[in-house]
Amino acid sequence: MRPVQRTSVSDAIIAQITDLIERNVLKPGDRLPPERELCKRFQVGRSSLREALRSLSMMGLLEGRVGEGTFVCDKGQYVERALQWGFLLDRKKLQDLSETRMMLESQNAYLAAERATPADLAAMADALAGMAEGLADAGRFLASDLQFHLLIARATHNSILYSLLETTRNYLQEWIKESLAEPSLAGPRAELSLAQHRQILAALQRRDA
Amino acid sequence: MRPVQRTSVSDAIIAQITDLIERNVLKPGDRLPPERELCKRFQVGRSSLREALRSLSMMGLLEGRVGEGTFVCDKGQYVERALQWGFLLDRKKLQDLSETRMMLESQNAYLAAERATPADLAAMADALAGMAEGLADAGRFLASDLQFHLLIARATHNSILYSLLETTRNYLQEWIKESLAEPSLAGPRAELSLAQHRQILAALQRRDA
DNA sequence: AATAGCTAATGGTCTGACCATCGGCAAATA
DNA sequence: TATTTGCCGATGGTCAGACCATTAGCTATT
Repeated sequence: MRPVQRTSVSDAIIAQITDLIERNVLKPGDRLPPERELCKRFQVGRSSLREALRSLSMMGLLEGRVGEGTFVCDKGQYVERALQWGFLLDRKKLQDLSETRMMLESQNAYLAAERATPADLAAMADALAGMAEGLADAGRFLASDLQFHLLIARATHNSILYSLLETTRNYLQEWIKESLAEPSLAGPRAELSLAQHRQILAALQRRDA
Repeated sequence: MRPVQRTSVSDAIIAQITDLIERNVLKPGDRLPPERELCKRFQVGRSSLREALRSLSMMGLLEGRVGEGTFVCDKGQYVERALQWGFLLDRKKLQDLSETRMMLESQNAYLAAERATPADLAAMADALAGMAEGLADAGRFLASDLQFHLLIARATHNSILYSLLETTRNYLQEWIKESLAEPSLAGPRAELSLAQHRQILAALQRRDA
């Protein structure tokens, strides 16, 4: 004898809907039938149905808009959304996160050197220009800085690596901002940073991994 | 004028409970008050409360047991749980995932070489012994193989890196199993794999990153 | 001392109702 | 005719109450 499988109604609904999204039967942007009709189709109560929809919304799969309906979220940013939640409770481990980020960035740069398209490189050059123009404007400087790193990740053409870096970056951005905002070092550090970024771009351009 | 902030009841409850868990007021294993009492405390209906609890359960933070109560999950596996959901919908991108895994493993090995404790190395040796004994038993071989790689990740003493590798490994395990299970290559490949793993362990032991 | 049966507590589910919001339509207005 | 205003239905969000299945712990029987 084996322990009998106890399945929850909400879980079954979640499984069905995720499956539909996975198989692309429900495409991003699509609108689901109204809750009351889903109840009839699934033959469940609205409570159970809503618990399922709520969980899926929480994970970034669905989005409910009052008076309009429930929609499948458009971007494939499930990984980011999920990671966001995962990191939320590991917030204390900034050290680990910082280390992970550094690892991701160096490896991303390695892959980007091999795969970056001219368009990728041009976008990076634009971001560098933004950094140069923002030498006196910390906010703009940091925004262009972030964009530059994200462009490197995008140039790997590996969506998972990009998602991972984007999420870790987002969580560390506050810390980075504080670190660079120290007034005594802001000017020199920003220029040094810009010079280093230029070296990185130059290396990418000559495919030096 | 700015868009007015519209906050959902469930979201507010989720925020409060996550905050309690974050601040360690609710410790893993703790039991929450009964739902009906939480309703009174939060001054909300049971539907909204349950939608919140359900979402938190789906993310691996809580666990509801009929007749007993709702408990805070004990393991800090939030990242894994979240990633699991994230990858569920990117299943198609096996190539990207495989690449990410390879990157993680090589970098993990680098860090492990610098940080592995004698206990870590001993555990790896045990796993290698298991692989050797399982040369004729594909199942056992693969289990020990997986354990070896996870031990390397654990030896980095970076919980995030470990979580990332564990999740990607789990998702690729099926593929790895098929790849190694080809009968014509099973024997030689397994022995080759074992030899390579021994080299890795040797390198780790002499701290050769 | 061990077992069987009972009871209360609890999460899981269903139903019906009401509210706030949104889109669209029609009537009123300039 | 073009624009605005007001209304109405649809829809997600919330609430309250009820019932069910399961669990733990107690009690009485054997």
